[in-house]
Amino acid sequence: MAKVTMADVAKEAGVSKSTVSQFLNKRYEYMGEDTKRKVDEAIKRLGYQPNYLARSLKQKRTSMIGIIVANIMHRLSTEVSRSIEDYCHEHDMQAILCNADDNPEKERKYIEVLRAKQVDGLIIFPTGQNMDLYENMIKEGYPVVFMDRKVEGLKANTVVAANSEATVEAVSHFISNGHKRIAIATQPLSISPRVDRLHGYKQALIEAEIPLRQEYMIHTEIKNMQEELEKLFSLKQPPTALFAGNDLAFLEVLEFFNGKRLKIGKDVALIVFDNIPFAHLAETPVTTIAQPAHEMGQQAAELLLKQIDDEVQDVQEYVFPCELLIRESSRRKVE
Amino acid sequence: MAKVTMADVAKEAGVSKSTVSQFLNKRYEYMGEDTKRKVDEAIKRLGYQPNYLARSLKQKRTSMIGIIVANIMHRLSTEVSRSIEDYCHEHDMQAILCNADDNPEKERKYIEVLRAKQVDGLIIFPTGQNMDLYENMIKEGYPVVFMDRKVEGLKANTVVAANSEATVEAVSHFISNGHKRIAIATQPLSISPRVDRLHGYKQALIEAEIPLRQEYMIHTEIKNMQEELEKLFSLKQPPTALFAGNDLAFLEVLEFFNGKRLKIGKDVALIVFDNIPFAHLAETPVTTIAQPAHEMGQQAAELLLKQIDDEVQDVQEYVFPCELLIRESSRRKVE
DNA sequence: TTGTAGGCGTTATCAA
DNA sequence: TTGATAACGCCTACAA
Repeated sequence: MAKVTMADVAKEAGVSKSTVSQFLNKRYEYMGEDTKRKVDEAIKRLGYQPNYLARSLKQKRTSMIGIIVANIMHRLSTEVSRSIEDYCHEHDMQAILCNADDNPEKERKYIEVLRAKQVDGLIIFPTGQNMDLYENMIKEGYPVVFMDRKVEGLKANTVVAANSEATVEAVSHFISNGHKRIAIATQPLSISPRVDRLHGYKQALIEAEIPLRQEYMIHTEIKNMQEELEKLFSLKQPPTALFAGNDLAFLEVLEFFNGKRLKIGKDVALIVFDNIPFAHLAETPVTTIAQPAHEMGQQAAELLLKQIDDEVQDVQEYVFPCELLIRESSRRKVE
Repeated sequence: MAKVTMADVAKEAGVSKSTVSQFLNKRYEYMGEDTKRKVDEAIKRLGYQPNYLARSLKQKRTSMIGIIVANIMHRLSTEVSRSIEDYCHEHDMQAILCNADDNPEKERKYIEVLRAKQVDGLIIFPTGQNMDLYENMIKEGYPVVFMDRKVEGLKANTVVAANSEATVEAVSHFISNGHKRIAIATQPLSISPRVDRLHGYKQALIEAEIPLRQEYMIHTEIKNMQEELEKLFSLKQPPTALFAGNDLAFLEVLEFFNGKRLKIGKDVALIVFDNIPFAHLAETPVTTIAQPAHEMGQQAAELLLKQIDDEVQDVQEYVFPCELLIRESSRRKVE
């Protein structure tokens, strides 16, 4: 049983608890050589393991942070989380990863539980539906960073991608290849990245003086995506180019194309927002917009740890540029 | 500041700490209605948030478990972790995910830190190099489950896939399609799944009375994989079928084939151990061996929580059958 | 250089 | 039905 406590060590070594504590915290300054040795031996003999829980209670610091992702099925979530964990590891912190599953109730519960567990800070991919909690944390000065999504009307530390700009670039690329019938497929416009991407799409078309057509803009739940794509490609003038708003939308598009025997890049030009594993190695490599997930994660973690270490700072909003990786799927020109 | 404590609530409500504690733990049995109300109001008024840390110290239970994966780059790790997290969430537990990065030192550190943080149990994808720690945990009766990899000579709760059997099936499938020159590419044989897969490969060939050829068996670090593949396909008799030992090996194979303009399924038949995202949607869908990651995660989590809840049990070893998903990449027959 | 005592925020035991 | 009081295991003045 790991019930060896500091008191046991102290007794075994014939010193007091404080001395053992000193030793553990490497405050050797005024410690006699043989005291040190005695304590060290006692620890080894008893197989003592310190209890960080008790220490945290006293020090009011757990060296843990929480990550609450909106939906772990998005590749960005996992990439960013991994990056945050790496950063944490380098700084002797631990990350607890929670998946809110796009459910504001779950998000609420996680925020509450993690805070009750005294994690030192939180990185949240917000559902956007728990304003009271978000505001409360900020008001209290509790360390928190919002990731991937801006929350309307909230002044907070935020790390997001340049969604609108990147989409403008992608759609402009379509246009410069001669496409005029360009469609976009995203999930519902309930969060900022989707809104921003649609905005970028529209802007690019407007700049090129191509009329917007509602029927080219899908924004629906994943489960209805097939149906909407069916409608889209049954139009008298189906699109010649398609912009998939994220990785999950891309999966749907792929499935739909497979069923229809439509060839990516040949029958329909395609660009996907989000980096897709194997995109570069597919038989028809897929043009993607890569978000700098690693950098975004590092930045968020750095921002959070700074707050935790009380290196106070003003509220910051980092916007990371994305990279359009042009591959076969969007390279064909149309007349 | 969230420094409102139970004592503050007690004072505010004009009752004692114990009463507040009772209230929080819903032990209403002997509590007067108006006491309840007073406490409830005081909590609301002060915005009191309980401190689970202190509670855990007393109760010797943190409701947290640790997951230590050997290498988070493997898809299986993330799928299993996700499944474990789901199970935990249903049981009001939290999971801390750590990545040992195939580094035994990191693994050691994580085991020590997580235990020091008093997590209630550990699920480990072991590097296999920290026998003393593994044995120690088991000897102490500390709840632990090993995942994906068996540790030689360790009697412990384990959840693994039926690696050998699944590989026999895959290689036999090659053979029944007329292949005789079948190669295998895995990472170094330092852990049990790789050994078992190679074993299955050999067994299938032996059963079919096809001579084993050392030059058809690659087991090398990822970083040397290109070079070894180069050698393999430069043989006078290059293989007509290739078994990729996991997802990372597959990536290398794909990259190599791309460079050589070899077509999967056409020039070389291919089967991959591990489910690959998009495998079914690729232009040449890839035959894979799917490990039941979800079920494995659930089983491991269940096993762990049972140990934590002291529903003692004998040491168990679960071996999960895998599924061979035959697709285009391995369907061609050779004469 | 080391020891004593009190406290971190909760829960558990037992009286009242 | 509620309240003192002593833990839980560690840290930190301050005292010796």
